[in-house]
Amino acid sequence: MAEDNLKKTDNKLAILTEPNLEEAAVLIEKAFLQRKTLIVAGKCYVHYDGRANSTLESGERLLIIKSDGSLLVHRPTGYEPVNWQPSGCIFHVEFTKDKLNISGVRQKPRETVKVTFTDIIMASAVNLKDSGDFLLHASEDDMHRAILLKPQLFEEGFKPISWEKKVEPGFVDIYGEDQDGKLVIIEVKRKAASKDAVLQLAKYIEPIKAKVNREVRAVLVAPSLAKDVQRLLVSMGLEFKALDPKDCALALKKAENSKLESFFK
Amino acid sequence: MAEDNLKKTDNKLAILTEPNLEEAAVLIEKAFLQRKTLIVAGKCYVHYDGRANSTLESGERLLIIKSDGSLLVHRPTGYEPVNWQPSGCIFHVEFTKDKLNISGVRQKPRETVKVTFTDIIMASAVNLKDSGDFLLHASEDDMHRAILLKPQLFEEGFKPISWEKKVEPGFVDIYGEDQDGKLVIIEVKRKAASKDAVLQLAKYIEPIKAKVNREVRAVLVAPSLAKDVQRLLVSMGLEFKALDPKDCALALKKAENSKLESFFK
DNA sequence: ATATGCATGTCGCAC
DNA sequence: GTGCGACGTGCATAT
Repeated sequence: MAEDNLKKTDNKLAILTEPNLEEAAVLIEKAFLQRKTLIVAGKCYVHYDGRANSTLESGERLLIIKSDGSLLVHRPTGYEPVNWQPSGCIFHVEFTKDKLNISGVRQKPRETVKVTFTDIIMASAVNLKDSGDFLLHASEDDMHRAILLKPQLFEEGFKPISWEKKVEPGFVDIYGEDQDGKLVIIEVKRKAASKDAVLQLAKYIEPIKAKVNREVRAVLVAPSLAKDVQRLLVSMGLEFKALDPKDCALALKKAENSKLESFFK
Repeated sequence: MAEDNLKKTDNKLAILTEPNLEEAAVLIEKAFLQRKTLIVAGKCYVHYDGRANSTLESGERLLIIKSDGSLLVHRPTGYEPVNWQPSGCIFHVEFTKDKLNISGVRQKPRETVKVTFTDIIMASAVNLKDSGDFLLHASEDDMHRAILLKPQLFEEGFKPISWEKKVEPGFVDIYGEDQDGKLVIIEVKRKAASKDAVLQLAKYIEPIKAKVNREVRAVLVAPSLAKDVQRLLVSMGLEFKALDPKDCALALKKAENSKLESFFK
C-alpha cells in the first residue's frame, strides 16, 4: 500500500484517497477485522436479492458498513439508503483485476446485498466510541404514561384501571373508569387520528360491552382528527379528546422536576 | 487552513483529518456552497425538536449531509440513523471557540436538528455523480400486474375486470370474474397475510354483496398465511390463494422477454 | 394541501 | 421463533 496515501492517526482513523481496488480491499478487510466503521465513496453497482430483488446501475455512491454488521448504500440524494442490510450481516470481500466485490449476507430472512466497485474515490475506516444516551420524548408511550400519572389530562375524575390490557381482538391502550362510574376504553395516537384508528377502537367496544354488561365509553385520544373522521367517529358512538404528545412529554418532565424539587427540599 | 492536511483531487474530493473546528467549518461551508456530499466523523451531541423531541449525549458519530438537504446522524451501530432530516432542509453552520454547530431546519412540519461537534476526526466533501437506474422487483404492485397480465397465475379461467377499484370502505386490489361467472374480489399481500389483511378484505364483502346481488368470492392472495389466520379466514367465508411475489416478478420478466423475442423474430 | 396505503420497511416487546 | 403495533416512520399517489 502506498504509504504516502495512507493517513493514520493512532488507530482511530485510516483514509485512502483515490486508491486502486487492491489497496482499498486491504483497508476494507482490516476495517472488518478491527471492527471499525467503514466508509467508502466510489463508483459501483449493486445487486440485492432477498424478500424482493433489485439492481442499481453504475454510479457514484457512499457505502457504510458498521461493526455490528449493518450496511448502507447511499446515493447523492435522498434520505433513505437505496440498498441496505440491517445489523447482523456477514461480509465477504473479493478482489479481481478490475472489480471489488463487497457482499453482505443476512440469514433469516436469507438476503444478500452485493456492492461491486469499479472505482474508488475514498475509503476510510474509523474507530467510533459512543456510549451517549439517546432520549426521545413525545412518543405514544409518553402519552400513556402522562395519562396514567395525571388522569386529569384526559378528564377530571378519570381513574385508570389498567394499561395495554388484553381484550379479545387485541390490546386496549388504557382502560379506566370515569367520575360517573362508566367504563372507559382509550385508544391513544400521537398524531392526527385516521379512519384506521377509529376502526381499531371500534373493534373493542362490542366484545367489552358483551362482557361487562355496563355502560362503556370509547374515547380516541390524539392531537387532532383527520378530515372526515369526525363523522365516522360520531356515527359509531365514539368520543374524541384532543391531547398533544409534546404537552404530555412536558407534563412528565414537570412531574419529574417536582419530584426532584421535593427531594432537595 | 493547513494545506498539508487537505487532500484535494480535481474538485471531486476534499478531506481533512483531525482538523480543528474552524478548519472543518470552512470545509463544511464550502461543501454546502458547492452542493457536495458532506461526511463528518467526530464527537458531537445532538438535539432534535419537531413532531417529537430528542437529545443525544456526547459521543462519536458519523454525520452525512447530502446536497438535496437530507441529513443523517449515524451511531457506530444500527441500521437506522439516530437523528435525521429528510431532504429539503436548510442548513446553518456556526462556529464558536470550542463548538461547531450544524443545524438543519425543515419546514412543514417545522423541525430542527442541531448537531454540535466538539471534536472532529475527519471531515470530507465528495462530489458524487450518479444517474444509474434503480429497479426493484417483487413488490405488491408487481403481484397486481402479474395477475392482470396472466390471470391463470391466480386461477384458471379468471377474468380481471378492474384494478384498485373504489368500493365503499376503500379500494379493492383486484376485481374480476371466475369461470363460473362469480364475482371475485382479491386482496393482495406481498408477505404472509396477518389477521389485519383478513379483516381488511372482509370489510368489503358485505357492501359489495348488497350492491351486486350475486355470489361474491373474496380471496386473499399472499405467499402464506400467518399462524392462526387460516381459522379466522375460513370462519369468515374467505379463500386463500398462495402466490409468491418473486414468482410474480419472474412471470413479468418472462412476459417481457417473450415480447422482446417476438419483436426480434 | 391532505389522506391513504406500501415498504426489502425496522425495531422492540409479549407470548 | 412468531405476532403485533409504533415510528420524528418516509414515500408516492390520488383527490
